[in-house]
Amino acid sequence: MTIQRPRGTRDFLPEDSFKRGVVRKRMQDLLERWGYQEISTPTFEHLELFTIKSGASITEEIYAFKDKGGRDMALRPELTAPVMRMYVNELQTAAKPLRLHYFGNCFRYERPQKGRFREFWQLGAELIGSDRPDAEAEVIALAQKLIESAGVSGDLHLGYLGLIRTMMKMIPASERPAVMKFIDKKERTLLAEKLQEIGADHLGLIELIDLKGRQALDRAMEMAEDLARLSENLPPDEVLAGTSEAVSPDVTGDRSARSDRAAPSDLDLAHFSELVGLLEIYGVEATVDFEIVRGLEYYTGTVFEIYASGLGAQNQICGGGTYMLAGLLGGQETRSTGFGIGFDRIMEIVALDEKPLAPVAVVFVPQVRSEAVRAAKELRDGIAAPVVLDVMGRGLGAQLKQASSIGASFAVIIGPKEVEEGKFTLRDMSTGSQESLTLKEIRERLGE
RNA sequence: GCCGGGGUAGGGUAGUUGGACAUCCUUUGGGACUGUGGAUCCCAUGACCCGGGUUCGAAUCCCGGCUCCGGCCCCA
Repeated sequence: MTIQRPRGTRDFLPEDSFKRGVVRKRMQDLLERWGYQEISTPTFEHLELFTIKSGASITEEIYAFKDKGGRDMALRPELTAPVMRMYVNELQTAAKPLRLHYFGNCFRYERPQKGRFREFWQLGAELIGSDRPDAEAEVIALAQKLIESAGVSGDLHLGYLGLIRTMMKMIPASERPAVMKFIDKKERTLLAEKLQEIGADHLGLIELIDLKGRQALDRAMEMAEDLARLSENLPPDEVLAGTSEAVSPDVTGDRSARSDRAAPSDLDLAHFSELVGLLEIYGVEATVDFEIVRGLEYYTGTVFEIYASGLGAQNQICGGGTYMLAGLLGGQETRSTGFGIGFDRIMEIVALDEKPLAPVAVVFVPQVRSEAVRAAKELRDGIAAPVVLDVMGRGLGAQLKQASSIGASFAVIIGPKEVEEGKFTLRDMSTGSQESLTLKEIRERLGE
């Protein structure tokens, strides 16, 4: 038995690695052009970083371990928390806004399936310091452009948590988890029954999450006004009751820090409306969709997700929104907008026609090995294509055969005759035609 | 954690009413062919996922595990 790779991990063969590199480069070039600078954070962090952000229960899905000093560590399961940790540690006094991007492997202890692995790669960006519609529009447009740059067409859904959050405050805390679950699972019938049962069917929750598209915004604004009137009638304590415990009843205590982190005016849809308008100017098509709930925990208002077809059950390729995390991590509170792209899922559906440069083979007879090595060295300095040299002690014929099988574009043939003349034989591997040229001429011929 | 379907050389496969050195193609290395590749031929390397059980005998039947694929749960 040979040693197998760990479950849920993958090996990337040269062809795979090449494709991944091309797509990664395209995306990172675009990020740079939008002014987002690359950063990197450690592969492992203190476990606490992730439990602060997401609750103790996520330890179940984390590669967590104790190091030799007895510290609780974790292989990073995502990159937003590490990036914000870095921000709090090192960048709080940097000029705002900060535009950052990252690419890195993440780890989750989950059952592998299509588009889901235990080691996977995330590419993302964070715009730190603003939650204005301007910032949100930029980030969302950027996310969509990145996906397009990979040749993938994504379906962008844009949501706003303010309305749902307000409605949730108007129903008894004990009922919130069930209601949230039904929304998340798209269980309309059960949701309707539940709302009726608790006398909350007048809030318009179902109508809200069913709103989709451009006209959704206008209707949502009307609903917001109705809600504003309703909430005025509630005692302040009731309105202020946090939503966070309600969302994750299985976690006790450790989430209290996140109560009432909603945007100042949850019902102010003008902000959201402005964002929708800006996105139109960016030329980004978005479907307004109030059904996106995406962790009410630290997202403050705007949230978005991008889906792609051809991926089976795991069809979400990007998720993001505006959040407040710096405070949780011990820094001064700052609003940020960001997203993460599931790089592996992109790779599953990307269609690439780009191919690696065909190599040039230096083919020689044993007596002139030194000259061949020198020639290869010079060619490597002068041309872009890979230059390869026989290391198997093969004869000339076998070397050409090898050159052919690796798809070489040209062979530079070197023997005593060539060395004497100071000219090598350049053979076009596709046509078989040959010319006698100096090394300099060969370099020029094969170009940069 | 749950449900279903799979695991035979590096890749693709044949063989499952239990029976002798496990089939074929491809790949890889060598040779025919040490100054000219793609063809052909020859040789070589290379596998029954792991562990138990049943049996005179297991790739084949049974059990457990591992793992891959699809789905559920979850998805920060």
